[in-house]
Amino acid sequence: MKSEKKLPSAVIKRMPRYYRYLTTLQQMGISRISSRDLGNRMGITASQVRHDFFCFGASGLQGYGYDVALLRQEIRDIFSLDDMFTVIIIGAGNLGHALAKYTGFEKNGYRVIAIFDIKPELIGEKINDVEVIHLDKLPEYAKENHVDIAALTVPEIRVLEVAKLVTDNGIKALWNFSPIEMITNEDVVVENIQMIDSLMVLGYNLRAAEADKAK
Amino acid sequence: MKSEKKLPSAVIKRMPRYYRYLTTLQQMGISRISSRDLGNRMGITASQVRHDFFCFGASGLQGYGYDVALLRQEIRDIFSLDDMFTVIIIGAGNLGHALAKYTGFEKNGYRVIAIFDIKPELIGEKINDVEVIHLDKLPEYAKENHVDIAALTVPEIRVLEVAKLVTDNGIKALWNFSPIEMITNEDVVVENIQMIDSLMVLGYNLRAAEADKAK
DNA sequence: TAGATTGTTAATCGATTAACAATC
DNA sequence: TAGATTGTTAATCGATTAACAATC
Repeated sequence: MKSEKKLPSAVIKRMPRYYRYLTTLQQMGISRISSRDLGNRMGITASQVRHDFFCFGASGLQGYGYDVALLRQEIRDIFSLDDMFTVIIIGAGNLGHALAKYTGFEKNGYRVIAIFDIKPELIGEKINDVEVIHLDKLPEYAKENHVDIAALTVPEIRVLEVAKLVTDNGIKALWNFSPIEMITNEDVVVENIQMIDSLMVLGYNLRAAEADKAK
Repeated sequence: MKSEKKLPSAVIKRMPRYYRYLTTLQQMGISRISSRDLGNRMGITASQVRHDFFCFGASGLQGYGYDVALLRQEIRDIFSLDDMFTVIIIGAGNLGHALAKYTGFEKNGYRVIAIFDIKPELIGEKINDVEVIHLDKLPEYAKENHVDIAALTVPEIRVLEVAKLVTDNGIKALWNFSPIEMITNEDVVVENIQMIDSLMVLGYNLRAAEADKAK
């Protein structure tokens, strides 16, 4: 295995945004771009763009810029997007439905392969060709299918028990949509979509902007 | 107006998490806590806890710790949570439904007052006592009601036009759920829930953890 | 009082930006 | 060649952690 120097987390967090911009540029038929131009579009400095790309061994050409398709593919490689991650959704409520129906995941390298719930009336339903399965069958399902990621869209009070069930069955990545703190063992990776946190920051910035204007 | 020194954005982003912990502690009947204890629970240093609280003029007591209820209220004040922000949701699809049904917003100071869509069959429907209104009526609605925040849960291709409509009608805060880049004028504040970005970071961390383990 | 813990400054660490030589 | 732009290091900036005097 090739030894890769670990990328700083600040850089990792910016990469999906670079990836989105590069995808859009490619769709627009733009095949090369300079750090200056890309930085201008994204509202960051050219220096940061170059520094970030330098971190992962960029493919730029002096006097020319970066090849959009090549750079985009390099980011795909870093994020293993051509592997196709498998995702199960736990909780077939509105949020689970929304995730299951969203076609953007598949396009980006994440395939929803099953949805789990406990409500009898939902079992067997198909959402975007993906079946709703009873949560009791999760252990069996996890044995027979390789599952990379579990998206947790169950009610708040059930999240911790569901997280335990999921990780006990060998799933190592949790995508948590509930406003609670995940507690798991060390070898499980977690990403939280904390909607309320985001809403609070938005509200704060709104009031701050209003106060600025009043002056 | 009292002059308030601006809080560093790193601190602001951590505050909702403090707030969640303090709420939980209060529910558990714990009325005071030290920076050490809180830091341990949250997985951050006691030093950072004190430093953060110091930034906004904390209410701690030497030799004692912080009063949970008081500290929680101070955070509520900073985020104007007792004001009750008004929120409209644009897009009554699954995600819009999920947001409208979620009771946690109201509890935290954000009231959903209307949902807009363009599909005739949805108009008039009530979700959690909140009516679905035709998007054409938004200008009229925005004149008659004070709207703080618009949550955008419309399909990707419609987001920019909807953002324009909303901001043209005086709404100054956008909560964007689509994977596109918001383009607005300067006096509009935006928060993005970039689900794919979060998923990509999760996938990256998963593969990194797997690679670590293989060694 | 003695022990605990904050308030606050200083030191360290990491992330961003600037600068410019290398080179296409 | 001249112009453009990267690759890369150094300088700056901001965020985190350490330290300890103040004080409950």
